[in-house]
Amino acid sequence: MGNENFVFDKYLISKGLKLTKPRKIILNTVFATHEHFNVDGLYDKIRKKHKDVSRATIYRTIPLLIESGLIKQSLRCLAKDHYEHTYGHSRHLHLICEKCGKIIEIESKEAESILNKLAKKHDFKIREFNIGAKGICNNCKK
Amino acid sequence: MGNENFVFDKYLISKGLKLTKPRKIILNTVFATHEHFNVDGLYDKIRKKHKDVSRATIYRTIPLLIESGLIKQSLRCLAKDHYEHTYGHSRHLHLICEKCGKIIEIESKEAESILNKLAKKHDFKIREFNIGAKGICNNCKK
DNA sequence: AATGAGAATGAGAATTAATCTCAATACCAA
DNA sequence: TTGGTATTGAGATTAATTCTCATTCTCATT
Repeated sequence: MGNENFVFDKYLISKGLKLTKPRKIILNTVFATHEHFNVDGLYDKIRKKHKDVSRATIYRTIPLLIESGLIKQSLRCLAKDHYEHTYGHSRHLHLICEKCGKIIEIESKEAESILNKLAKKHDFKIREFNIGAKGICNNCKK
Repeated sequence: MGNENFVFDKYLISKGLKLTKPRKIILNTVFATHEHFNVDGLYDKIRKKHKDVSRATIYRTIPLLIESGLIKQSLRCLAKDHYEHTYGHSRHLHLICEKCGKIIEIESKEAESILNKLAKKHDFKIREFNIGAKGICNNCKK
């Protein structure tokens, strides 16, 4: 396990908030794998072990995780908000298969550097990148 | 006015569908300006002139406009699906201000060509690009 | 002009992700 | 232990989008 706990705790303390049991469970489940996630999937995963964490708390915790810099919003998929790790992950792009839902992550900072350059020209302060494409993956093409 | 009508009609006919009055109104309102739009705004705009076009029909027509290649889904903004013209527009990126909602469009094919290259490597067929960033525009920074 | 079959419509109900409310509980410093 | 916050779960609420269905349109064919 990385030290997401430390990062998160530090952030919470700085805001006068507390690293409670439900928040710990959510945090650890989010970082149990490196995959993208949405609230529904996360909820199911959590409920297998912990019957006492509610959807509401998950929804309330996600903005805190984002604020603390641990995760960020990713491209929407199947009408649901998606999230991905930022902590411990280098920047990447996504190819999202609209058939099977697979998300291909590709390490590349090129596109971001283009956007950074353009943002500078327009005096625009970027908070979050959205770079990717949707289509059909090689498996689903057959 | 461009010949979106022709393009749309051709598409509809190819599918055994008809270019009806509501569809014509929706099409023409969408292409009355070059701006991005969402269903709510489009509905208001249409209803100023035509009291007899329902939200349902707008929601039903948008997929047809997308299928026909006239528009595409754009980055979501303020929890609403957004759309943009593709017909008669060269490819561009977006900088979306999270404060005032302004959308800065920037002509650039660079980022797309990067994604195209990567997609090719992964044998992935791109249907739609999502390239942009969210943050704060120069006006709102003050 | 009349007809008939399928497409299209408006209105409102239904769905669903996300947010909010509120009473009850947990946390922690004193 | 106490008191003051922060936090929680449950369920109600909101709001965008989709669906249902009875009615209306469209248009090729009479």
